[in-house]
Amino acid sequence: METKYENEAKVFKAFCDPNRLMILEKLQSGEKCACKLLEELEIVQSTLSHHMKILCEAGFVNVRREGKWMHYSINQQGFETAKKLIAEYEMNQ
Amino acid sequence: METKYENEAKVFKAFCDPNRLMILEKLQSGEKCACKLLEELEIVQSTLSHHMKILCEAGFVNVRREGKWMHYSINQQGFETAKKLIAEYEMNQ
DNA sequence: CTAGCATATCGATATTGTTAGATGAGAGGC
DNA sequence: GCCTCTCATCTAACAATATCGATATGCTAG
Repeated sequence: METKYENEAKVFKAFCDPNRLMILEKLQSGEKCACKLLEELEIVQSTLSHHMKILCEAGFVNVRREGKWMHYSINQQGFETAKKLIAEYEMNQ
Repeated sequence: METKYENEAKVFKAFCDPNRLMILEKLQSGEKCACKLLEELEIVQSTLSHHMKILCEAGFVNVRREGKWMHYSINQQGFETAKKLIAEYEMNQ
């Protein structure tokens, strides 16, 4: 069984890698294909796939398949959840 | 030289450990001594010291020395900064 | 100054995370 | 069907982090 703290830590782990922060920034301007992200970042395809999985599972990114292509976009709800979580750890005063 | 992304990732790393989340929760009710935190958590003293250093350096916790004792408390400014950072990675629309 | 307690740092080890190459699965074109 | 393109998964190497015991440092009381 996983504790509340372990689950919440997972949410923040998504923000703990420079490559993932770069990916989120690239998605700010709107939905992007994986191949487009690959062009813009200096990582190989398997590495991108790994990071996208983490971002999606943490709820910060949405995926949409279109034929062979995967399109990624920001999931605003995930960001709201993260901000709420942080607020919960702030002082209760 | 560290990139913007590496520095920002460091802020979130403070939230990435279940023990650190527990510590933050214990501090919600107000300032606490290290010895009090040690009683409440199932970790040894050197481990606590390690986590407190990370929380302080990330700006989420304030320290106050009183004789031999260290007193820790939530630093609300750090939380504001983290929330702002998250908001910056949200979609610009 | 010395003894004793609270905390920090060090060193060793275990665990977890990142990365890239190799391989596999699914989709589309021929 | 067969080939090719896109993306996911597996594996192994390496890096970073967490943990604890041992030791050092810092403070206070006497």
